[in-house]
Amino acid sequence: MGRDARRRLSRTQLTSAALELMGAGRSFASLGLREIARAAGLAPAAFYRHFPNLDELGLALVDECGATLRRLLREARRTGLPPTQILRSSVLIFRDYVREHRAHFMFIASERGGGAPVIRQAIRTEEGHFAREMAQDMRRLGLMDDLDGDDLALLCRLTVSTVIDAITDILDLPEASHKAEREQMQELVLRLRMIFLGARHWREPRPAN
Amino acid sequence: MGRDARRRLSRTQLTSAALELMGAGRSFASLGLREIARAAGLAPAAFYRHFPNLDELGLALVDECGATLRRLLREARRTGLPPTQILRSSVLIFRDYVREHRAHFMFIASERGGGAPVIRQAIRTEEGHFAREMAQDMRRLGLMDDLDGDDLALLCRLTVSTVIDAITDILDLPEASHKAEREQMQELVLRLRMIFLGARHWREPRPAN
DNA sequence: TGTACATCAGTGAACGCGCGTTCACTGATGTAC
DNA sequence: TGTACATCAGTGAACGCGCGTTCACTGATGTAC
Repeated sequence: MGRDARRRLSRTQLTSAALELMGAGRSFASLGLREIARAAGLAPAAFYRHFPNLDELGLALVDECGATLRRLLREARRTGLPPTQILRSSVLIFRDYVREHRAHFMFIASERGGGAPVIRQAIRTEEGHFAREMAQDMRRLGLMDDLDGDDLALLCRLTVSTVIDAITDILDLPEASHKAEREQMQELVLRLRMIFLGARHWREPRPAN
Repeated sequence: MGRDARRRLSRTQLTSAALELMGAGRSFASLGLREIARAAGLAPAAFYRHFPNLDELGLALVDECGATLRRLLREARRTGLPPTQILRSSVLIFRDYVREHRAHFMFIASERGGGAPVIRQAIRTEEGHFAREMAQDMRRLGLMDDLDGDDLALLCRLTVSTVIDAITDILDLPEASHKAEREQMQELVLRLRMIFLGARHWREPRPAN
């Protein structure tokens, strides 16, 4: 193996090890440099060949997770969605995708609210990109086309926040608890339905509230 | 001072110290027992007279924060709200309240998504209570009275999630950045307006989505 | 193709430090008579 | 009210441990000729 390839491999082992350690419900802030290096099969000092400190590794994780998010939209775009029951099927696709990338979404869900400010900010930025892409897709599909740009952006930001809020619930679900799972997905569908219903009536005259 | 009073004081010093340490943006998981005891002005071993471990202190913090949340509703109930612009004035009241209890809300916002599962669960439970109380208040005020119990509960859960999601933004605001603050509050008002608009149209016949 | 040298990812030992936990203790507060 | 004893919140020293960081090093890969 070439030196570059080896280098990239080690770096990946570090980021993957950090994600795996968090997969057990640990928060990023509680991870140690030595712990991560150990899980990656490297000597502690090797860490510094790749990152100057733990925060930088955290930012690398944000990048990785951002890429995962963007892949979700790309796949949805490629596959297309059924013309009816768009919300319900989107939610189910999202649920499966979250499960397939458990560690990434666990990281997003847990570092988004707390943790190091620099990481939190980076995640918020990724979220904004995601919402913007989502708005573009909706425009392309002619959905909600009576909303102007700002209002569509608002709808997408609210939708993204609501969906991300559900990540923790999805990941906390005990295995094979079909009943709880169905209720949870139904809750998310209803929340989104309420939001989209509001968006559909957004441009109508209405009393002040 | 009596023994009981002294005991309660020390306990409060421990919980307050933990909250203060988190006020600087630290996560609960990153706090140490010795660190907290030091900030509370106690010897490390004294910690064990009050809590068997750090998680238990965390749960005590959840209780405290839950009480703070409930006080918010009680105050709002006592004060009453203007009949028009209810959303906007509620949001401003909420913003002020969050600022007055910065540490409590920082704890809620950061431990809700990540952190120790047992603490996360406890916060979710408090959130549920809050949403239920809010639904009762709305019933009492005759707001959204065309929704049945389940639908009103759904609306309140979605509202609470949306509002809590905004806590981090409120607390991250740099001091005296009036412009950013106005935009942020406007964003929250619009999000809630969209949700409530959806709720108002909830019972109308509508196409499947 | 072969050789001599440069590069640099990863090593392993060492450092000082703060950690969580334990323990026998102290001394003020509470209680029984 | 006074005395003798019990309680128990808080102390301070000690323990073994894993931490982050540094350093000179090794040895495989890359490069120049």
